[in-house]
Parts: sequence; C-alpha cells; structure tokens
Amino acid sequence: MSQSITLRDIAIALNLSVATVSRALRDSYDIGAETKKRVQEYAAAIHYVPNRMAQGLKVGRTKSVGVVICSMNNNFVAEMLDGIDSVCTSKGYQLIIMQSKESYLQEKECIEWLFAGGIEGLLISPTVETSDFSQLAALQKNGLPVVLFDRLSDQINADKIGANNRKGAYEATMHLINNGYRSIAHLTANAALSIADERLKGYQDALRDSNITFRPELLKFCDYTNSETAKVELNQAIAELMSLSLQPDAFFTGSDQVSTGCVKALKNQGFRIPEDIAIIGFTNTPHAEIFSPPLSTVHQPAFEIGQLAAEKLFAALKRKSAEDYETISLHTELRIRASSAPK
Amino acid sequence: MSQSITLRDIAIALNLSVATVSRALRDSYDIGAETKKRVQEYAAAIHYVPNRMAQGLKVGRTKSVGVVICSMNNNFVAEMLDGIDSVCTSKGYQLIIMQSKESYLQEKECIEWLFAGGIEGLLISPTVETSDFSQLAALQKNGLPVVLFDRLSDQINADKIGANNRKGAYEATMHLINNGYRSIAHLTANAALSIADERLKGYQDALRDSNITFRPELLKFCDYTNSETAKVELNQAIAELMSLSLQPDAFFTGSDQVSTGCVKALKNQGFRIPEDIAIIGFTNTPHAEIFSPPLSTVHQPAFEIGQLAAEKLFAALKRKSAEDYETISLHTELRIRASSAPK
DNA sequence: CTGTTAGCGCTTTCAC
DNA sequence: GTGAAAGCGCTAACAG
Repeated sequence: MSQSITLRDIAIALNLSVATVSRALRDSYDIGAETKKRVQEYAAAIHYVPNRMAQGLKVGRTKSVGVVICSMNNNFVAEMLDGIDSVCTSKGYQLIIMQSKESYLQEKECIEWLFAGGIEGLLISPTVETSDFSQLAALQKNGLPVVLFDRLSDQINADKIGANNRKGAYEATMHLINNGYRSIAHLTANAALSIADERLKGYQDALRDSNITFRPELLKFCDYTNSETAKVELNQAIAELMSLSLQPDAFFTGSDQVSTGCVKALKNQGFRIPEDIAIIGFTNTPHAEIFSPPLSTVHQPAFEIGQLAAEKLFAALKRKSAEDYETISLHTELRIRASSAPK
Repeated sequence: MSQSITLRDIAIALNLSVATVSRALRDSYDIGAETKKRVQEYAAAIHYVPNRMAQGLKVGRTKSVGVVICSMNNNFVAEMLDGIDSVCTSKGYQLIIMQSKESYLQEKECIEWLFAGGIEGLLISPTVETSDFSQLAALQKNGLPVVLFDRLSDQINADKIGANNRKGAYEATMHLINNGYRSIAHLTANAALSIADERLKGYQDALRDSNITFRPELLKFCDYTNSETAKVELNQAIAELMSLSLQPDAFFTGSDQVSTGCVKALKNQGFRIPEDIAIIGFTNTPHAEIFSPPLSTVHQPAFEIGQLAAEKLFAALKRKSAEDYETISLHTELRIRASSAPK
C-alpha cells in the first residue's frame, strides 16, 4: 500500500494550511509570490504527486481518454493507436490503453475500469464476442462520448470510423480477376466480425460483376481468436482448398494474421507464389515488400482511422449533447506486388 | 461532464440508506437476501458503475498495475506486453498501458498519471532520453513496487528483467565469423540505450576472441526515435559502409527496426543477400522466415521477459518491504536462416 | 439486518 | 494573503 505524500504533509512541513498549499500549487492569483515559491519548490523536492482520485472526485473528471482494443499484437492496430495518440497528445490529454483479448467479459471490465477511473471519452474496437452494447449505451446516456473504430456495429448509435472494407475487398478481387485468375478463394477471419462480413460482400460483388459464380467451398473462415489453434486451422483450410478437384488459382485473404499466415503456410506446403497460387491480402505489415515474393496488399489508412476517431471523440466532448452521429469509411489502397502477378 | 449514477441515486430510488446499498453490492454477510437481490438487480439494470476514484480514495489503492513503454509499434514490445498481460489477468489485476513515445517528459507524465490514479505497481521500459530516475525512486520510497524490463539502467535500484543482450550479440557475431565473414559492420539503435551498449560489447567481444580488429568505421548508430528521419539515416549509413574501400561482407544489426530497415534498404540499393552482404539481426518479427531471403535473427524471449517482470512485480507487491532487488537476463536464441549462409 | 457517521485527499466558497 | 469548513462518492466502524 503506497503511502503517498499529501497536501497535509506539505502544509504541516511548511506551517501552512492545506488550502494555501493547494492554491500555491495551482498557481492561484491570491497567494504571495514568496509562499508560492516555497511551496512549489518543496513539493517538487519531495516529488509530490496530487492524488488524482481525490482531485477527480472533487473536480469532476480527468483529462484522459481510454481506448479498448482486443490486442495490439499487429501493426495495423499499433498504427491506429499512434493516430489516436497523436491527437490526444496535441490536446494535452492522456491516453489509457487496455486490451480485451477478444473476451467480452474482459472488455466489459476494461470499460468499467476506465469509466470508473474518470475518463472523459472512450474509443473502442469491440471483441468478436461483443453483441450486447447496452453497457456502452448506458455510459453514453451518462454523458460519456463513445467512438467505435475499425470494427463497427449496428447495435449502437455512435460515431464510427473504419475503412471502406467492402470497396477494398472489391478492388482486391477485381485485381486478381483482371490478372487472369478465375478460381479465387477467400480466407478470412471470424465470421462474426463486421469487417469480415464487409470484405466478404466486396469479394462477392466483384465475382458477380465479373460473371464468376461464387463457390462456397472456396470460402474459409479462420478463427484467429486463439493463435495456437489458428495456425493449425489455417493449414488445414489451405490443404482442403488445394486438394479440391477444381483447385483455386488465387487467394484473397481478409485479415492481417490470415494474410501473413497464408504466405507462411503455402511456402511450408511447397506451393510457389504466384505460379501455383496468387495472393493478395488485407494487411498493413510494413514488411510486405521484403516478403518472398513481395506481397500484394490492401492497405488501410490505419493512422488516419485512429486520428479521425480521436478527433470525433474530442468534437463530441466539446458539444456535450451528442446526437448527430456519423459513420465514416476511409479509402483503402491497393499495393500491387509480385504475389499477384498476371497469370 | 458525464454524470454518473451514484450509490445515493440507488438508495433514494429503493428507499434505503447509502450504506445498505454499498453493502448489498459488495455482497456483505449482514444484508437480507431479499434486499440484496433488489439492490443488485436495480444496479445492474441501470448499469451502475462504482466510482473508482471515490472507492480508491477510501479504501487505499486499486487492483491495477501500470506499464509504460515507448511505443508498441513492434512485435517485440507487443509480445512482452502479452506476457505481462497474462500474469495480470491471472491475478485478477487490470493492466493500464501508456506510451511515452521516447519522450522523457511524456514518460514522467505517464508515471504521474498512473501513480496518481492508484496503480499498485509499475512496469517500465524507459525512454532513450531518461537518465534521471529520481521520480521513480521517490515513488519507490513511497512504497510503489517498480520493475524495469527490456531497457534497464544502473541509475536505479529495482528488479530488472531483460535479455542477455551481450551474449546474444556475441553469438550472432560469432555465427557470422564461423560462416567465413570477416568485415562485419554493426548497425544499431541509439547509443544511449543500455541494450545497444550491451549488444555492441557482445559484438566487440566476439571480434576480440576471433582476433579480428574492431574497425570504428564499421559501427553505425541509427536513431530510431524519429521514424521519418530514420529511414534516410539508415540508407545513408549503408551507402557509407558500402562505399568503404574495405567494404563489409556482413551486417550484424542491433535492433528490430534497424534489422528490417536494413533488409529493405539493401534490396532497394540493389545488393544481394547474402551474396553481396550477409545479415543477422536482433528482431522478433514473426515474418523473418518469409523474408527474401529468410532473415537470420537473434530472437528474444519477449513473452517470458514480460511474464517474469510481472511476476517480480507481484512478488514485490506481496512482501511490501522491497529491498533484495534482482536483475535477471534471459537467454536469446539464434535462429539461423539463409541471410547469413556460409560465405 | 439496516441506518448514522466519519473520513479518505482534494478544491473551493466564504470569512478574516 | 491566508485559514476554516464543506463536500465530491464511497466504505467501515459503530449503533440500534
């Protein structure tokens, strides 16, 4: 139990009242310059830290915002966080990051912890499991601005910032088709994710527009919640696809983990890219260009998503009475490399 | 300003006293089952969240620990955080992550924010700029357990968990020497970092033990604090090295960013790996095996570093009177791939 | 079983 | 200019 230094300690040491010390530290007008200096120097010397719990209790809320993400174990999320961070820093707000690890329960606890700790706003990218948004809605009603980013949901009314996944997926699939591929498999993340669904739709749009019939056996969902089983699952999915009588000639992969995982698995199983199988994937890995072969990607404006989400949050913070919610989709960018070279 | 629901609100609504409501929610022994149920159901229905600032003020500190890292924009850090997270979750503690962005000032603010918010322990990997540890020391004296991880420092007495960087660097350099390379350049991160220093020492140890004279012109520091200038700096460093009359035949790279950056830069400048220049680097990128060519790496037990650091923290939390500090170095692992094939 | 009361550390009127 | 006192929301004696 850490015994912190309190205002009272300083007051006693300096033979002043608690009120005076408080005012001196907050640089209040009506405190003698001499006293002010004495107090401030003493406080600095003993590394006094005001108890934010007491301060927050008294004064309302704290200059901080919280963000809840599932995991930051990939570059895409890290970039979004950087975007959020840049805005918060410029506004003089502290950013508190918590991981939900794809667990709805853990997510609830994070949200509660953050709210109970006095954040002024919340940025969240929900877990796969999350379908009940009543907790968030309740907090919103209590006046807490909430912004969803990346993974969005219709279940809640709020500002939402994400990538235009459907369009990105459409373009990626079209690119493969234009390069002569016709049997395009789609490997993607957990079906419950909004982003997975949108990407699937984009993929199907492209097939339809190109008069290619959608073959359900070419669609594989890989649950990347558990990274231990994920690898096995992915390897199996690929094995199944590649033993089809009508083998696919290209993969469109719908997530970061699946994309890089596929390249790894394909190489391990002895397939050549793009000769045996072409591939393009949704991933922001900065290493795509030094893969063997360089990996074509659908690149998401991760930093911008984070930035915009944070800006929306601060805007909502300003106007208090939030009602005119907005959903914004940012454009993705096709980065064509050797892995999807013309057939 | 979010207006939260308080115990008083519930008390009034249910015609009870605040104390009774509090006890009912904490499932206290001496509350009627009926009342308890009524209170709990009502609280859940209106999504009551206890104000942690008030709670913390009253009861001491909160079940949470803080971690301050510079950036989580790389896999190594993310893995360490996962290690920390796993321990915290199993102990029922919340983990609050804050980024210092290599700024000493920002770091100070993070630490202050966390402490003021009532964390019970602190895990920290200091910034490049950090040389004054008096803030941390003061908090320690106030009873806050502090554990350093990855980036360590002699300037403070605390538990410290890191990789055996010197040995890892020694092994990597030896590996290159054993494979026939003699002009081994060392590109590494900011000189101020303890880990950079240790890796440099390991590199020099290996040269000495192999009777190869250390050539200062083969040593390049690349400041990766600013990722915009970093790329330029790295490209220039490589250009300088490769235009030496006594050109290097191998690189030993001392950090995550430098390692992958080097591969990129070398390829861009048209050098073949390992024919023109071999390379082995300190990095935990999960993609090393699908690089072109697959990149030899010194792999750090990132998850374990995080795990051990967190365990040390909880141990210190238990015994209160921390004094017998320990520094633990975990072994790194050489992962030999094609980029450092025999000359 | 439930209510009353005090106090955690801080800020902020209101006195002097 | 400085001090005294109230109160933020909560918990924990102490009463009843």
